[in-house]
Amino acid sequence: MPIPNTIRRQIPPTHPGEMLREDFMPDYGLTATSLASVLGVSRQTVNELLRERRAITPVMALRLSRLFGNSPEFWLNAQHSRDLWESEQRYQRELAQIDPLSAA
Amino acid sequence: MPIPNTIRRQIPPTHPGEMLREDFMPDYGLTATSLASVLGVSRQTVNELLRERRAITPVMALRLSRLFGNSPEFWLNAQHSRDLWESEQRYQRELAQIDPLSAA
DNA sequence: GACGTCTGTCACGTGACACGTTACCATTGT
DNA sequence: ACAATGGTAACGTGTCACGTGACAGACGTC
Repeated sequence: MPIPNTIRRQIPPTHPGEMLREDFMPDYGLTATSLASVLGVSRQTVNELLRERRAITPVMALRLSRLFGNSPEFWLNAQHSRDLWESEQRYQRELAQIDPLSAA
Repeated sequence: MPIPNTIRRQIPPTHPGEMLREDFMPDYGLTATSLASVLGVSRQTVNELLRERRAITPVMALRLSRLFGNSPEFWLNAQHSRDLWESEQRYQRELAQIDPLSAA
């Protein structure tokens, strides 16, 4: 059984778009259009976030945290967990070829 | 005295390139070229990281964590603190125009 | 002193991607 | 029926990580 160097999840960490779509927007009664409006971005931007086709940028994390009153790290960490998971999957081969340095 | 909504640092969080340049590379006796070699990337990539002209990508965080035996979050969090700080500075005006939602 | 080697840096091209604008289509309400 | 609203597709733009190739300087060996 080939176990990689870290314990891998079978299921990817939840995308920030899912949080928005399933938790925040229903709670506040927001549509994609209205959310775009209050955030000061285009409808496309919100739409693609909700469909998980786009990532949370630092500025977007700041916008969301300002709007909802939580920390920007909340949004950014969710995005990064997702990014790390995807990169682990995609670059598994290349990463395995790096020899860990023994402590000098 | 116009105090923003969060306490802001006057000094930006340390760039991951600085950590590499001042801590990790000296400790392990690495040059930019040798680091590039063991990471499996070009010399340019390492060079621009060290000069803080490029950001740590998720894959790069995985590469570094694999090489040095620490977590990818270590590198990624450092990068994101930096990103957030820069975005706070740059988009201060736009962000101030977002009205926080009162809890429904 | 000439020569090859190693290192840092610059210039260029490429691909990925976040974002805005515009347009199209379906749903809903009057 | 028609206008308004909401989701989505298509297109163009700017930014940026990355690789390749080339250059200049430092260091050594002969």
